[in-house]
Amino acid sequence: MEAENLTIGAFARAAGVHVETVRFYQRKGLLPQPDKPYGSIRRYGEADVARVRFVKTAQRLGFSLEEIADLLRLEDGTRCAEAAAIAEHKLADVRACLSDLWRMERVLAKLLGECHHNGRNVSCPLIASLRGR
Amino acid sequence: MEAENLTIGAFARAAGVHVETVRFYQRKGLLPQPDKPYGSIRRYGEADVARVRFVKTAQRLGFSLEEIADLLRLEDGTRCAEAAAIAEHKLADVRACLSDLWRMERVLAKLLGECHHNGRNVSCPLIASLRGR
DNA sequence: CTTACTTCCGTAGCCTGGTACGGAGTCAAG
DNA sequence: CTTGACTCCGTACCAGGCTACGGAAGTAAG
Ligand SMILES: [Zn+2]
Ligand SMILES: [Zn+2]
Ligand SMILES: [Zn+2]
Ligand SMILES: [Zn+2]
Repeated sequence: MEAENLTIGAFARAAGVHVETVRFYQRKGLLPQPDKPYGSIRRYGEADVARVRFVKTAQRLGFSLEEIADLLRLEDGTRCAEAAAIAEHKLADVRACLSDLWRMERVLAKLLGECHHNGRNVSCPLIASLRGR
Repeated sequence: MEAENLTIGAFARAAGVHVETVRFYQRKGLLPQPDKPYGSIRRYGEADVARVRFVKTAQRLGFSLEEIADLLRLEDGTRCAEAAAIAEHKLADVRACLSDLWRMERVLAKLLGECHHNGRNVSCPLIASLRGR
């Protein structure tokens, strides 16, 4: 609520990103190009900081920048259904990825178990089983 | 066991990859550059097909091409400990990724649950909670 | 021998989410 | 008025795992 006239550097610090990242987000349409009130240096405000935080939070949840741009277009928060559709799709993606990874975990753990069991074996079961059935 | 004289095209088809991928793997050291027995066209054999299958299997388990190159250098299968170290590191990576994804899944599912609960609400709790605390 | 398909080889591009760099302009302090 | 920090803007680059393109040369069928 205090500073509505941050320079890009101060803004980036406040939002916890690099200056280049701010510009990158602007190019990608995730942040608006603010106007230049005094002279020719742009100023940023609290709303911009909040927007970057939104991006970073969504990113931690696995949304791509493109998906986040979609979410940002629903910013007013009244189009629940559209936002929910994006999130639902993401949830399905996350679950698919989760089950893939879980299978990998099982296989790797099993391979490692077999490998450790016969320490003096000539041929490594881990390599052998990657080599194919 | 039949064809030890596949051309690159036939080899790629047999291994289920594209010709360019074969060449790419050669450049990356995942496949040897075979010699050119007749004239100036290279020939490939079953061992090469098996090698590509090894790569693809390991890739499905989440190994990067670089890690797979490491595994391939242990191909004789007698250096269990080194192979196990690579696989163990990968298992740790997979587990870390798994727990990240699991957290995401929880949060997304919760957000979606909240979003669906109040269908007639003015402000979407999903957007709101991405917007910050 | 011609035609058509491969193969060979190098180079360049794609995608994502930024990072790095460099020259020029702007601003505030001393 | 100069110095130094900061901003503006464009461009190029990073990783990974391929994919695409283009010209030359080999090869198989008719
Ligand atoms: Zn909602
Ligand atoms: Zn998807
Ligand atoms: Zn082993
Ligand atoms: Zn690791």
